[in-house]
Amino acid sequence: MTTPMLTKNQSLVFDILTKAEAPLSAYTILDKLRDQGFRAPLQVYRALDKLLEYGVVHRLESINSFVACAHPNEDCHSHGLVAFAICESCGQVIEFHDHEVDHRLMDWLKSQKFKAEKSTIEIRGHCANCAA
Amino acid sequence: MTTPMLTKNQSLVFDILTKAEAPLSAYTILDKLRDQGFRAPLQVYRALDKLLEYGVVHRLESINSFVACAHPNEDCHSHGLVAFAICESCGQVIEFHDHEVDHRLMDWLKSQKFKAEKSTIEIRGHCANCAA
DNA sequence: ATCAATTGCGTTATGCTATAACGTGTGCGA
DNA sequence: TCGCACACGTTATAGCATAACGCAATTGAT
Repeated sequence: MTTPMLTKNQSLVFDILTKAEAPLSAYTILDKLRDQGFRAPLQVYRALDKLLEYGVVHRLESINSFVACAHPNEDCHSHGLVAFAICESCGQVIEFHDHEVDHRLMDWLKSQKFKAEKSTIEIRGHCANCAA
Repeated sequence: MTTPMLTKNQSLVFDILTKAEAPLSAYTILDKLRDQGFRAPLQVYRALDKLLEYGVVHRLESINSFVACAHPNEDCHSHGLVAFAICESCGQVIEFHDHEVDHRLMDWLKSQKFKAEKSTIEIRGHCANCAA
């Protein structure tokens, strides 16, 4: 999907996420944007919806937070299979793609005649820096 | 992990989940247990915490719901890598384990020196029956 | 036997996450 | 110029989850 010109609100949200070192919740984003005139959650959620649709932002289901896509130019989000390693100490997220895993999962789904639409692969634990 | 004797509340919650045809949210469970004396969300969440700890219930992060483990005797939950295919039409969930996927993910994590603790693999889409 | 620690339980209150429903303004093609 | 699509703003509400208090029962060491 080609990403259209972002609107003002979308740009503000996207910039915050791009600069962040860790995933942010919608309400954290809201707080960071109060100075730019944001007042209500919907302003954030509406921008996030579009950014998710464009594939430039990912939602981390297991922690109700959002991150900017780490590989926005690779078109990997188009096939949907993205995985995340989330450090529970420092909050850092490593985004990765593994075609082997993809194929294996897709094969299984196919064998079940299950039609996949969205996938979530999230591993929580501790990154190399934070591991005891 | 061996599952200790369940308390009254834990049993009530577990029974509801076992009988359910689809995952249930904590508040749905609460409503179903009002007749048995449940009054507050915490009664449900506390029971769920224990059932999750014992590995007899899974949490579906992407839909904020809970299901009874489909393979409680296989000890598969001990290695943590469980995947779910969730039908967005009928709500049915297929739980499965794929060692190939497991190993592949584990290898990647190892290469990053990332220490995994909890994993989430959830595919949303449409099951064979519901696919258009 | 008794005391302390642990665990489960109940209740109230609160906080965090997400969306419904309404109305406004703007741009653009028929 | 009319109608439509879309972004936006606001208020209110729904849905998910936990904090903090206190009580009762159990256990196990002294």
